[in-house]
This record gives sequence, structure tokens and C-alpha cells, in this order.
Amino acid sequence: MKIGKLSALTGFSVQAIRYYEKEGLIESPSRTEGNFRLYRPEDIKSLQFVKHCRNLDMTLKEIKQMLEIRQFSERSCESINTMIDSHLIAVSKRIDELCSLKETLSEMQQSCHSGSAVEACGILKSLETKN
Amino acid sequence: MKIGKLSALTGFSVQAIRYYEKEGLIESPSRTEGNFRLYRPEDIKSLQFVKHCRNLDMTLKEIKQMLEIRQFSERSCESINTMIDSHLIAVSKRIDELCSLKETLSEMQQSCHSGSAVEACGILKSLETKN
DNA sequence: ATAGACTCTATAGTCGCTATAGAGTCAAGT
DNA sequence: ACTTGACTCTATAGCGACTATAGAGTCTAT
Repeated sequence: MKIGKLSALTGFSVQAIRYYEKEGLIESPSRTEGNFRLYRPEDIKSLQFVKHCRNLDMTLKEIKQMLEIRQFSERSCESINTMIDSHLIAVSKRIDELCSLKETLSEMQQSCHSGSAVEACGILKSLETKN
Repeated sequence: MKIGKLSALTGFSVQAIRYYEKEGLIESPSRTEGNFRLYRPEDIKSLQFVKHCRNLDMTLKEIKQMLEIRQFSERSCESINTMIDSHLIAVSKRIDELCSLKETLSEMQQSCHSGSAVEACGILKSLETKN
């Protein structure tokens, strides 16, 4: 199949697929006589692996590492475990940050009674001073 | 004062301050004979406003809008309210996303018993199939 | 023969900066 | 007067994960 179909089947844009190839996340496929990329059905699975990792907010670098580890099936998967662990920590940290952000925004929202002039706007006031 | 001092006082890097100037978030300051940027004490406040907004994860575009709205003090602050509202919604949405992510990652973590071979790794298995 | 749907490569843009190169400015010390 | 070192200047490239565009070529259907 050509890249357009693979794109439709995986949900990645055509350019994204080419980008993954360039970055070494997926193999360079064979080409037709006219130089079009020609994919095999297995390539759908490769991209789905990438998709699942992206859904977990992993960077392309992390994904590439995972793929490399997967190659050496005799090795222990401890390194994968470690990666997931640190990823989990990062996600948790980001959640905490966003939660306190949310709180601040909510408070600000309550300090502004829509319709008042900018001069009296509680939101602007709170942005001008330390919070 | 020169840019280095402003940087130290506000916590922004020198390059970041120059970048904000280029993007129109802060005014272009006057210059010394030797072409060095010369800031007034008020400029600290301008940057602190920007800092508070950045702490709320606002984009530079949003901040610029806020600053423009603030100029016209006779206008209602309804537009600011709207901005904060939609920002709050975006933050909440991101929190939800990250929370379900966290859950998935935790589950994956439990499916992998460190020490096992890659072939049997529960994490890799779950990444290969739909989850 | 041609239209249009697709593909190719290469390049620029996004955001919010950081890092670097290469040059100039300025104050203090010798 | 001269040098050192700390600072500043502009301009440019890089990050990450793509998207968008230009300009050219390929393939299929009519």
C-alpha cells in the first residue's frame, strides 16, 4: 500500500509518517518504480506501536529507545520499566502543577465580576501584584 | 538599569527579555550612547505582569491580548474574563487527559515484573495491542 | 491527451525560548 | 595608556514534533 492509505489506516498524517521514517522510528519501506513508498501490512502494526506510545505522551526519543530494547529480546525489560517509572513521575508532577494552576485561575475568575471596567478588574489586579 | 540587572531582578534570562521586546510584549527601552538598553524601574513591573501570566501557563499571544485590553481602561473586562474562562477549560481538559494517562501507566507498571525477558514484558505487550 | 488525485523532496514555519558566534562597550586595575 | 574581564549588541541556529507550502513528478480514469 502507498503512504496515503497507511495514513488513513493509522491516523497519522502523511508528513508525520515520513518524519518518523527520517527519525528512524520506522524502517524505510521499499519503493515502486515511480519512487513511491510501498508499505506492507506489518507496517500498520509498527505505526500502531508508535501511536500507543504517543498516546502515553512519550517523546520520539523514548519511543526509539523502546523499539531498540525490543530488538534484543534476550535482554531484561528492566530498562523499559525504569522508563515507564520516570515517565509516570513526570506526568504526576505535571498534573500537580496544572492542578494548582487551575485553583489560581478559579480564584481569579471569582475576583472578576464581568461588566466592570478594566480599572476595577480583579483579574488584572491579581496579575499586577504577587500572588 | 541595563538588561543584566533587569534580568536578575525579574528572573527572566537576558535573551528572554530581548525576545519579549521583539514580540511586542514590552516596550522598546531607550538606549545608552553605546547602544545598551536602558530600563526604568517601571519596567520591572511590566515584566512581573508577564511573569505572573506565564506562571498561569498563558501563551505570549494571550498575554499580549491582555496587555492590549488593559490599555483601554474604559472598556469592560469581559474579554479578559472570557480568556481566563477558556484558559481554565483548557487546563482542566489537560488535567483529565494526564490523569487517565497516569492510570494507564500505573496499570502497565504492574503488568511488568522487572527481571523478566523482553519477550514476556507486559508493558511491551500492552503497547503492541490496542488499549 | 488530459484532468485530478496522489506522491516526491526540500524548505520554512510553529512556540518560547536557549545557545552560539563575532563584534562592540565600558569600568577597573596596572 | 593599555589590558583584562564583565557585560552588551545583533544575527543565526537549534529544540520537539510536527504542519504547511512550493514545485515537480506519477499514476489512473475518462
